[in-house]
Amino acid sequence: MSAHELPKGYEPEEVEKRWYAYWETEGLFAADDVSGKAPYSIVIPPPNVTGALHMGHAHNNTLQDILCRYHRMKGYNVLWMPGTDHAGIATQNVVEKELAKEGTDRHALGREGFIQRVWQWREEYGGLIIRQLRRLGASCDWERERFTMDEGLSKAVRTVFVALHEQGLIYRGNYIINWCPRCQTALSDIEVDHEDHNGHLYHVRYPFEEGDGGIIVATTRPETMLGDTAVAVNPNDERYQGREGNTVILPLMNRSIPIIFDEYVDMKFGTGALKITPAHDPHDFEIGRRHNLDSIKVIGGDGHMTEEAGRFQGKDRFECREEVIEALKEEGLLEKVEPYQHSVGHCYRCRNTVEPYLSKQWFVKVKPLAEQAIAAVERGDTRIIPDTWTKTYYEWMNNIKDWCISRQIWWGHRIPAWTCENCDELLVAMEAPAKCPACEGGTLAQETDVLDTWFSSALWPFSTMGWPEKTQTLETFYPTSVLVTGFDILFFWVARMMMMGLHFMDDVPFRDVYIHALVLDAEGKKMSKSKGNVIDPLFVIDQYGADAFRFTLAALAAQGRDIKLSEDRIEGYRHFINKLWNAARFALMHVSDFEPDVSAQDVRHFSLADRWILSRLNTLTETVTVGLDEYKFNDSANALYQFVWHEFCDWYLEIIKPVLYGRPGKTAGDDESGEMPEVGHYETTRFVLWSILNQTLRLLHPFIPFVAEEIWEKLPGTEGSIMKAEFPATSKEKHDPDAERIMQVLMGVVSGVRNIRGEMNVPPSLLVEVTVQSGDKEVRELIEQRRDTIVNLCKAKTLEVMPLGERPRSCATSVSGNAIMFVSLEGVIDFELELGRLNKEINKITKELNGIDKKLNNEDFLEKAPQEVVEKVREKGQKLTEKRSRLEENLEKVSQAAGNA
RNA sequence: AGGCACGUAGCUCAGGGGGAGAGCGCUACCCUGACACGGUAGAAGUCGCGAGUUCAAAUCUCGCCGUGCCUACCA
Repeated sequence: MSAHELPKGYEPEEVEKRWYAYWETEGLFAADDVSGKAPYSIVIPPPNVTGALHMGHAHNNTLQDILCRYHRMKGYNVLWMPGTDHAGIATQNVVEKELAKEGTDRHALGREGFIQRVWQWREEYGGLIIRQLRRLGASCDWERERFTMDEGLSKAVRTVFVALHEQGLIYRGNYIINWCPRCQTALSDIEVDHEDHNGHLYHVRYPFEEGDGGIIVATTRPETMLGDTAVAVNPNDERYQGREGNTVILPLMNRSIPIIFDEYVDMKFGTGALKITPAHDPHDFEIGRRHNLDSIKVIGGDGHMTEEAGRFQGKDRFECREEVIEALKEEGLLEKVEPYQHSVGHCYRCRNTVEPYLSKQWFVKVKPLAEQAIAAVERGDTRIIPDTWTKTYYEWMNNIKDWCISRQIWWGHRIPAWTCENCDELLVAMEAPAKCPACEGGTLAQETDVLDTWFSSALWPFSTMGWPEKTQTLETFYPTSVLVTGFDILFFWVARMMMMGLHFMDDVPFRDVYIHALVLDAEGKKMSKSKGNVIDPLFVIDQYGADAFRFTLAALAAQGRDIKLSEDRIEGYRHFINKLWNAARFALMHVSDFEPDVSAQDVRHFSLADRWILSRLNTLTETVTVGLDEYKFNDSANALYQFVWHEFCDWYLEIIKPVLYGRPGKTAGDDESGEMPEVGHYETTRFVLWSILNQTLRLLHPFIPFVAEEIWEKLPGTEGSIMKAEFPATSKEKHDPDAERIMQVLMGVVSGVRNIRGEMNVPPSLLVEVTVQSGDKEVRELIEQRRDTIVNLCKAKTLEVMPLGERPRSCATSVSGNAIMFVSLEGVIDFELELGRLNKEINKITKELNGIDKKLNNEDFLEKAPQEVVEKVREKGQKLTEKRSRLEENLEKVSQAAGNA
């Protein structure tokens, strides 16, 4: 195989491996900290180290890669910062599961040993997703890869923690938080997923301590009653007037608890009386504080009942619920049970039911940070795209609650706080203090909690660039140009990066936030292992190639709409890659010995087709560029598809074949002089073919880098990687409306004849006699000049061009513009068929004309519509009327002929 | 409960005040020297329903119906 030939079929696997290695070793992904070029930077949403590449990653990173490759070609100094997240709970869970398989657990290893084990796990498996991103073609600057637990990033975390603490924005305290009894840790509010659950509402009577009767309370979680410290009613509730301060007996516990009045209680809900469990419900906690109630913890961190639960001690919380219900029944205190649907919180990592739980935790006071983050978006410092998400962002930021950042797990950034065992002084510092500054002595015990994973993620845009040092990287690349992410982590991550970036860098972390859609299965359901509907990106890449996959994702990435992905779609786009490949193969057969010399081109030699395709290419360039600039990846991809397949392959290549292969009486390469060569000039055609392919490949590269590079290498006159080539620019001069208009006429004639052939069942091998009539001299000349092309494209034996006149015998007709095509079907014409065809066409036109007439008879329209619109409608009406009358003439003739036959 | 999307050809969707579009699928014919992962042609839609604004509505506004998602949750 010579330097300029392509094998018959495209083999992605080998090509992808070869080019990726080349790009990487040549350092083509590397960003420069110092550069004369304008910076363009993106930080990758760091995938969890535990993760394997899934569709979401593939989609997200494909879009980022397209942007990076596009901007590199545009001449930017591009930094795509890669890395992974330590994913506290998720990773700890994975390693714990591994330990369980070995019949041991983390407690057996101890904290140090366990952490060591997790690092070991990361060494072994943590690089998986990074390797998989390479298969996709991701052009990250791998030299700069970061990990949220790196030394540098850990230092950033401690710095931020200490600063926020000093500023009074981090505090510690006893509050009700969300607790996962399985993971044995606190969770923030957004780490809890709420799901509707069919439960029951239990009505329980709490007898008055004095006198008969009692108060009936309603609850969905009867087991918490063991920790009740009051019953609350609304002060305006007539049923309970004068009861304030009275006491009731808490059933099963035989404890006397007060009746309190609180506005919070809704008289109409349930029984209008509310049992108060300050240790196990956030609202009860608030009420408890208002009324100075005790908090009694009856459920422990492990989800089992504590000793405070009396005889229920040690029971699992759900088991206890059943037993409490039984016990209440026995005592005759269970008044009623009704079915009740309510939502139940689940741990976003392990799906277990989350427990509201009173404990001492660390919090970030986010209101002041959120205010800055809101203002920055309002000022337009950061743009959220599509705009609809801006509202969601504000909504959340405006209702933000303090962020619980402490986690009772081992894997993560340990909170830099120490308590003096001597005097109980709490110290927050970068490093362990030597001694207690308060009492000058004592042993200092470090806080055992670690930080929420999202705490370190929040710093990602600047921690990865070396903060808190003042690095050149930060100087050059912060703020980043765009963050590309899914909406599912808008709150977890985007919002928090905004807050931290503004607070510590004094500038937003990114200029644009592009929020893309979710990738769903073909039925529109979320892909999940349990549903068994996941499509594995690696499988797709193996099967169809990375380029086909990437192109599919880009083509389906319409803003604001989820992607329903199926293998069929990917296969369809693989066909596109194949089409491109073969078009290139064809082109290379003819330009392999071609030495492009742009300056030598003589405009006079450009044929109509040349001018047309160059003009179309210019429009394509415009569309692709605008699409990429506006994050409308699908617009760009679809325009490329349309151009390559239907304009370049279907028309241009077919038109120039005779020029390249030579025609009867003329040899390929014959120099046809003249102002307007009828088909094309050999050398000019080769040049145009070459330059269309050249430019199209550059437009395609961001989307399908591998195959574009492979063809680029074979294309003569290209030097070095396509990654270093310039992205094509548009120019107004290349727009050639004349050529496009004339081409329309030509295409109309060809399509008309082909239509007759197809519908009249003329075998493709049969050459037909074609007559074209037109009252327009210019049109006749145009057709005459390009007769070779027309003859070739519609498989004509002869082509006669003449003014309007006598209709040839035994033929089928078609009208396009002001040209009428007659296809002679002597002996083979099926009159019935032709009559049907003409009638169909006439009906269609009549329908359209009805609408147009209606408009033209409407005085308001003529008066109020813009002149050009009226003119356009009028013209169209004329054209259609003319066309219809031609067809009607033909219809008449055909019926006559049919009658005679 | 509130919010946000979406409802256009059999399927997946683009478009977004003046001519209903694409891809896949389907039908017919064709291995024509880049490609059968191909070519040519064709069939197919009251643009969810109802009102309003406008000379003109698939497109803008409102209401309704349906679907999906998000947020918040009163025991």
